[in-house]
Amino acid sequence: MPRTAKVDKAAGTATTTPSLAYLIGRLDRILRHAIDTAVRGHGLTVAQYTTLSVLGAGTPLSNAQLARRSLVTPQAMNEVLLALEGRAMVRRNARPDNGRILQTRLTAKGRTVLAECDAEVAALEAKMLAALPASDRKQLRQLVIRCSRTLIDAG
Amino acid sequence: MPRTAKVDKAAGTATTTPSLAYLIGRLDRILRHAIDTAVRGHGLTVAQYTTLSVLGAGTPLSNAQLARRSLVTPQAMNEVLLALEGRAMVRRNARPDNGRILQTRLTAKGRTVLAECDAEVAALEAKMLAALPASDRKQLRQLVIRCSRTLIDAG
DNA sequence: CTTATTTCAGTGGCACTGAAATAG
DNA sequence: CCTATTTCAGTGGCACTGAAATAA
Repeated sequence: MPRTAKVDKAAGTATTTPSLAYLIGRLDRILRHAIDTAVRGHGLTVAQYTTLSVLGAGTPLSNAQLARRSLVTPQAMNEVLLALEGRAMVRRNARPDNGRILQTRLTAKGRTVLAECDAEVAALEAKMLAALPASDRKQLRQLVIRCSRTLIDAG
Repeated sequence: MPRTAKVDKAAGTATTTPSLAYLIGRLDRILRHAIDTAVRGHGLTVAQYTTLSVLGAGTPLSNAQLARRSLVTPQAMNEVLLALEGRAMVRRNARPDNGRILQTRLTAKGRTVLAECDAEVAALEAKMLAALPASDRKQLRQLVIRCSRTLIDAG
């Protein structure tokens, strides 16, 4: 991500109304940029941090399951896991009942790094939402979830 | 983007509550995926379509201006413009008062393709928002804008 | 035989950094 | 000189497709 943090603050002052897809994409880009800055200090990329977060829920998941949840191909997810495995953040073991499927779990180191990153990301989110009342925060979350669900169900 | 449209619909059913950043990133990914499918039929990538959209407002912009608005480096934006220029969607002319700065404008072809893509993306957005009352749609838009603004102003 | 999972191999989009040339 | 813009060159993350091997 760019070292120069220059931003065109007049970007939203357009004559035409930007689509919601554009606005969401823009917010995601800003967030990714900020998260990247936070987690790179711990040696992680955003994709690696996101995967660590999913595993942080506790349930061991196979590469194929992680790929489906993250909406990427198994090959793409495998590359992320290889990087995390190489740095001892996760380990993969064959499932007893199916030697083909590898279950991925966080290591102690992975849990530690995840906790450190989570703290920074939580602070970032708090800053983003500081000016909003709790009702708005809750509604934003619900609306985003509903939009995702609608699109997925529509296929 | 993956040809297989398989999705884990239970992804949101976690024991831990996902962060808002995660939820926004997920929605953006779903949207990007859908937009990619729509615009690729017109020979565009999402980045190219987004840039075309910004230029569609009418104001001619330099590569540096476009880069700042899109939160990418001038080098990255230049690559997108080179692709669009090579396919005659935009043209770049030196500004009369400053021969160094190249102003980018849509060509007639660019306008046509943009209009076609916009129609598809608008339909997609309509589908996403179909179940929401107008008040919710408006608020989602406002909340997303406010979050972006807060993060940018905070630097 | 069919299906799901993993993984090797190659490619592409797009983002980055560094550095140089140019215009004002 | 200094600054902004453009652009050449190289690199990296991560996404894709194709194909093969393995396990159930």
